[in-house]
Amino acid sequence: MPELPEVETVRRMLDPRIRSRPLRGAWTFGTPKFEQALHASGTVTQVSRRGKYLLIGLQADRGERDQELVIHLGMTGRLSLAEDRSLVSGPTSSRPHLRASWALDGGESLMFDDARRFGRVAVVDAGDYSALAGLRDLGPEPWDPAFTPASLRHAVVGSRRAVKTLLLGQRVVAGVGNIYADEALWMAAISPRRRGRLSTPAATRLHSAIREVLEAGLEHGGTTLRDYRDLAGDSGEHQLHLACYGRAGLPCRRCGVQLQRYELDGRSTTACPVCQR
DNA sequence: CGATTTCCCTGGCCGC
DNA sequence: TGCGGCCAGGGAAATC
Repeated sequence: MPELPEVETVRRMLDPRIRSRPLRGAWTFGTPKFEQALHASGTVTQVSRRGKYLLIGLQADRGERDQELVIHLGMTGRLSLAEDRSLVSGPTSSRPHLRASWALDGGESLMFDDARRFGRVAVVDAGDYSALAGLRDLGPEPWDPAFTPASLRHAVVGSRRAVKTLLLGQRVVAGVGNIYADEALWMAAISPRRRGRLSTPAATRLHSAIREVLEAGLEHGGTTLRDYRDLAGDSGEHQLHLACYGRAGLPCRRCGVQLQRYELDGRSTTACPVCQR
């Protein structure tokens, strides 16, 4: 489940590989989530990221407006580069879940495989995210000065929703998903179910914890539980460093009590019943 | 309008 | 071995 560290890992690998290369063609699976892949044209300027969205800048061939190819990997989306001499290519027996592909100048294609089709592709005028609600309404990056202990605290105080649900909503801070939310709340010793109030010290702990767990995830090339792979097809390593997520029934590394698993607003949640009050 | 619920998808795993 | 049932879950649409 690609979250910020996984998407950023892919971005860092993809940018030098496709920067300055013209697109020569595209193929799409054809359902609404992927069909806009066909609209992409021009030359790649750079690959950037906002939250869990990859943004591939495209300089127009001539006269037309510059575009951005927006890719969200969803749950099982994978990007890879493959040798492919044909200008457009669809699924094969060895890649049954191809959803979109873009031929690059020089005989290589950028392939987007996504078994469960939770991912999506959009092409917009550069910088215009008005048609993409999720991206348009995205909160600050975790390292943006606009994301502060106070902004985090105000979000919790000003809402009736649980703190974990707010983190997953992408509007308080961008890029945190289920794994890193559980990790950050554990590190900060705050209950995922906390709602309506958050002390300033607790907000400060959580703010730091969010940055720390995302940095650690990035350092380890992301978390691979089952599906995530980087651009080269390799797994991440951060699953070896998780303190909370996936450890239900195992002892809390702080207090030794068994971590509990429960559902919170439809999301599987793991937390320590003692030190995350 | 904000909050909550439902739906989208399929591979992998479990139990019989 | 085969198979039905269930779970994973980000985001957007639908509904409350």
